[in-house]
Amino acid sequence: MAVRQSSVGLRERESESTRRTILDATEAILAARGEEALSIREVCARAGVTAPTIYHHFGDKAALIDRVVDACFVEFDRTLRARPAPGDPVEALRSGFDRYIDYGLAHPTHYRLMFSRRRAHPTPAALASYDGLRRRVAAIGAVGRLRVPIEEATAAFWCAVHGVTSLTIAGFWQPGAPAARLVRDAMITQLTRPAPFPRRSRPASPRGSEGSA
Amino acid sequence: MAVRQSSVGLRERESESTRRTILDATEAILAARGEEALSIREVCARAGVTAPTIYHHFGDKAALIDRVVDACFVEFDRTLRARPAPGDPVEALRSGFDRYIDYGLAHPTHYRLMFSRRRAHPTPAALASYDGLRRRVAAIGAVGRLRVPIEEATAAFWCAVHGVTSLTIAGFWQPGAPAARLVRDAMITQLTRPAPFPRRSRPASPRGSEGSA
DNA sequence: CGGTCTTTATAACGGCGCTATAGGGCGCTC
DNA sequence: GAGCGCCCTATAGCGCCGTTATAAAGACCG
Repeated sequence: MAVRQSSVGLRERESESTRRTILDATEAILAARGEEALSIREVCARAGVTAPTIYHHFGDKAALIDRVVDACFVEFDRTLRARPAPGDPVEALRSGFDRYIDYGLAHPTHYRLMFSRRRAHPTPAALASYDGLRRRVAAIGAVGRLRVPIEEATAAFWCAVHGVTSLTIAGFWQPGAPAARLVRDAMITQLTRPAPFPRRSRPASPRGSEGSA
Repeated sequence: MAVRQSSVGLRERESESTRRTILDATEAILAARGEEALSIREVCARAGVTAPTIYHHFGDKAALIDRVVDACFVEFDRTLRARPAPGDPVEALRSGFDRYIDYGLAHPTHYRLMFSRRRAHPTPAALASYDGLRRRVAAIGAVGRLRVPIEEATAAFWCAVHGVTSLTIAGFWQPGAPAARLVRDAMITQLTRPAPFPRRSRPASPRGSEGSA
């Protein structure tokens, strides 16, 4: 792979740097002034390039936003994985709920772009992020504490946390409203079983919780 | 009030008709081609008026959309009230959940406009619609079957149904996915109590469920 | 019947996403 | 090391957008 190191030449490196500059400018404008204020012309001014450069590297405005959203998903995933989960997988899911909301409130414009646009096919970054949630749910199933099939539980949990996040972002109530805790604990309670008595040595019950696909 | 009937003259009636024509054209374009395809020029063409007419009557494009959204909330509210609820208030809430999703899937563009835009103050139409949901929840509290304060239960239930609706609209899974039923029943189970045994004559328990404010 | 004021049309401004065209400079080949 | 080819970027402009200054037309009041 690294046979011809010089093949990553000056021009290619400069191209990559230009792409990064454009992406950074786009992300900054989105975070500061929202999606509606984002114009290619302003990205040009902030990044110090002209329009054809952007169109050469990204195709069109929607594709440029898609690349920003990809980066958001990566960052989102990283945020959710940060602070390794507590030992109890149910508690890990519960704290994931809170961190999910925190991310949405910290990056409302990005969150809306990530989840409110209809897309024909989810991007790989979005799938990876969804897979992170599914793994948390699967960890609960692995110790025999999931009441419903993994896929259904994952989707249901995601619905709940997305509902709280997007309505809070839309400004219908203040962050930290009691409804958030209510929804979180309702889903946890309904989707999972309490931990078995500690005198049982094997944490996983012999009857698994995964349904037949 | 109707002292001077002639004060509603020809001009006023024509103005009202013009407003209706413009609103209908806007709604039709939104439903058919989505928010991004909505342009004032196309509304003009479809409604048979010119731009200054629209700006005279509505102010700007955002205000025009606001008026359409107001009408959507009225229609939304009417849809949820249709088919009078079953006797059991818990079952009424459950069927309200399904009808809410049905409306969102039938009018995805309108639904997004109603609930995904950040607004400083909710419109009266939106408040009236929210109040309809709160009354359904309050009816459960009135028979002593609500586990949490009315306001919190209303907000939590709304979060849940909005989460299911908006993610389904965004295309993350098919309508009717099992997650919807799961979320619905989880919220119902956690927010409400089962009906008391029928041999007790008084349906409402003496200890009310409403919290303090 | 004349004046006023609401309502509408004409035409244009500035900004948008996007691109046809062309030129400059790096990298490859000999 | 010289020349060429191609990737990348800039100039300038197209068609569309939301919005509005100006002014004409006509319903209402006296």
